[in-house]
Amino acid sequence: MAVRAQVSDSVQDYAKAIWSLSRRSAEPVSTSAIAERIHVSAASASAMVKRLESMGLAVRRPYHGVSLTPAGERVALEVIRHHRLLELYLAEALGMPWDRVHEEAEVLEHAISPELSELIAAKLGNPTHDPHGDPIPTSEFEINEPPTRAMSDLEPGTRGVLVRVSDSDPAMLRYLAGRGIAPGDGFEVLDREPFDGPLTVRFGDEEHVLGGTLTQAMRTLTA
Amino acid sequence: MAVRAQVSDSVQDYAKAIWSLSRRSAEPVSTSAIAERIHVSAASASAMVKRLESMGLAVRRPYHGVSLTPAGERVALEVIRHHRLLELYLAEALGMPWDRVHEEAEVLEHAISPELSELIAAKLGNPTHDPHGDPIPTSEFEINEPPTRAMSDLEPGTRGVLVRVSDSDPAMLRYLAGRGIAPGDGFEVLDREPFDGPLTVRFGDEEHVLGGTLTQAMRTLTA
DNA sequence: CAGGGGATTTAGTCACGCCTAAAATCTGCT
DNA sequence: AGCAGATTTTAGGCGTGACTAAATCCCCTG
Repeated sequence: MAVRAQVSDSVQDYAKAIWSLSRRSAEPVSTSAIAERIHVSAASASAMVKRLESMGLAVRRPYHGVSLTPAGERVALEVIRHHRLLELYLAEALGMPWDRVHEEAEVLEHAISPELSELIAAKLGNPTHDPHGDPIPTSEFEINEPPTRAMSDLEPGTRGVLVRVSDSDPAMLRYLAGRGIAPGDGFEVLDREPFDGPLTVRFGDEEHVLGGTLTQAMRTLTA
Repeated sequence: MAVRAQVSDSVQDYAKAIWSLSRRSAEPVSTSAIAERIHVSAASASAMVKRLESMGLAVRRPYHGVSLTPAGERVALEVIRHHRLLELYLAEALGMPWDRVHEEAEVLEHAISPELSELIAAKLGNPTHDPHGDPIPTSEFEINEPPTRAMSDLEPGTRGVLVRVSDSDPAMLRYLAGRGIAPGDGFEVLDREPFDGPLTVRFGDEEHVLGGTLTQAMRTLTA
């Protein structure tokens, strides 16, 4: 354990991916899920996960999945704190459009020092949540994040809040923005067609019909 | 030429180093000078310079030195623009201490997108010079930078302005700050001892005796 | 309970960017 | 001119993190 190789940007990305995917279900995370999220081949993901394990950041059950150790979770939460603080700062302090903020933060999260991260947090008034309702890990890397559900999984009649779009896909965010929908908005699912069919969802007074690919990416917080 | 392998962070660092070293004299830049500046072995610098040449960013005269092509200069000026804008922004907008700003910008300069860079420039009011008198390349990557001279090379009687400390060495910056000296301050050289000996320099009403290592790192703009 | 399909891991490569050691080249001095 | 010493380049390696192809494993179905 803890073979003291230092934590590279890539290792941080893997820790972050495993952490996020863990939120989705109680199961250990599969290699292919990680590969898809990082945009990497399954073979590469398998090799990197093995490396995380050798560093003491993850525990692997070969062929069955992986989960983070407390040390691994710490790494993930540090990156996620940086990421969410940066998103907030870029949008609020610099006026960067919301659909561009994620991509920029994805790179900067690895580049900012702990000192800069805390300066930014202080400038923002040490926020505990981003404007969409996502919590921001504390500077001690603790978080209490209620699990989110994909909108595509919700039954008609369910009410909730759209919290984020997976990977903050800029095209999806722009499409939604064009229809007057943004993270942070409340909604009610009115109808669901079978076979991954479109959902009819009410946001405010407007009804929208949203396709399966889109609603699978929309993470929601339900009552 | 221009094998359009993309310009990695390392390649950017080499371009920046060659550009800065070129300012010091008209000669092409030696491998060992680059190696020392990047903190890398001469063999590594030699190999990377060859790579820059294959990308069309530099021209090499083996065993005699290297200089940038217009394309290489463009790369260097883009990084330098990012660097100086970031230094300014970190200090002014976020209150980061001046002796920490350089190190942070050294990393971030490779991570920010052109869009973010321009947002930062706009927030700063599109500055053309940093507070020390160093010019900032324009967004079209043009610059008119008068060559600086090491303070150690100045004759007694010379007046000028301290513009920067090489590599913004934090220890040197802190030492100078402790004596009330900062980049941007005017001075007059009063006396110089031979054999790399200490200089006596007047800053404002105070006289200071400064050692050779320090004055070699202090870049100045003289009348 | 055997076979097959899908997921996972292993095996073998590659590019990048660094290293040390050794060979090649240049320069200055006699 | 020729040699010594310094600089530069070449040769050979290493770690990281990606890839494809091939082998292996898990589990579901017949």
